[in-house]
Amino acid sequence: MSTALTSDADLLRASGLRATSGRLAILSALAKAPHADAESLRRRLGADAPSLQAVHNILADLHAAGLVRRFEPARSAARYERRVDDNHHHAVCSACGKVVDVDCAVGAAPCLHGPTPPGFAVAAAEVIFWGVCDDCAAAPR
Amino acid sequence: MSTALTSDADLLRASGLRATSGRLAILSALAKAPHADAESLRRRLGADAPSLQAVHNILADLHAAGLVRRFEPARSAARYERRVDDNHHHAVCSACGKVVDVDCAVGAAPCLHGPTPPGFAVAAAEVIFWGVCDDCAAAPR
DNA sequence: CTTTTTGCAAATGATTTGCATTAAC
DNA sequence: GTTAATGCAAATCATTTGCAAAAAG
Repeated sequence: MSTALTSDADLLRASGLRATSGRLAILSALAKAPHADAESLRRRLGADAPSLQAVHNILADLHAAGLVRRFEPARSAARYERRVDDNHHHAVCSACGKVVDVDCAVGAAPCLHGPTPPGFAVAAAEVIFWGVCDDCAAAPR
Repeated sequence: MSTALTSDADLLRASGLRATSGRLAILSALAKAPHADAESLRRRLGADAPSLQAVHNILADLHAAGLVRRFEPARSAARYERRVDDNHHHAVCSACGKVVDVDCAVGAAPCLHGPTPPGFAVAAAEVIFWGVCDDCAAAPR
């Protein structure tokens, strides 16, 4: 069983990025905590976390390299996740900010198939569902 | 011809808000500059503009009263617009930030009809198309 | 007159920037 | 050994907050 999935270190190097401990730590934290923001990733890593500014640098690098996806729900810090290749969207709880993935059932990129905005070359469609999660619906406050 | 459309002053009072000059100014600026952010609204009003903080207050009040819609494209200040009742989405130029309205052709709220996220009571779906506008595609830089 | 708004100043939160130090390759 | 990354401190940007002064009803 030596055919392990490509390691994070290899992923980084394949993108021309050095495999630093900070980047590896962020990638693994992100695997366990999808939709996390910079600050909660840093907190999650405890003692051996990079500085918060480094976390921002790292996330920007990973995003530029296409290794992480980034999205910014209104009134929230930027969230990051490792699922980059598939077409999925997000549901955000307007009470607590929790995010869950929503896979698009209507085809590969349903929302791209609307009317093309005039004078625009559309590259991507982003869908955010806003609502209240069951936890927040159950618990007052 | 006395059957004018409801005046902004009446709209405000109907929502329980006082018809102040600042609010009227913002509403009329917003009618001419849809998708503007707080700062450009203030700049647009020149000398008789409310303070920037007041603009934020005003927009928050108008939004709470349902008189304006608010959305926040990633990496941009919050944008506001007066079209609130219809279901339309936005295309944002990732180069210059320009926004154009995109009316949904696929029905009232096509993206709501995907799979309902488990554990979520969805209240609204927000769609943002990302791309490059013709101006930016034409003009290098 | 009474209550809601505004102005102004200062605080906040997320992110970015500059530069010396350190770790990858 | 080079060059790319990080730590740390300070800067920036959009927005919020607190409180006294002004305006709306």
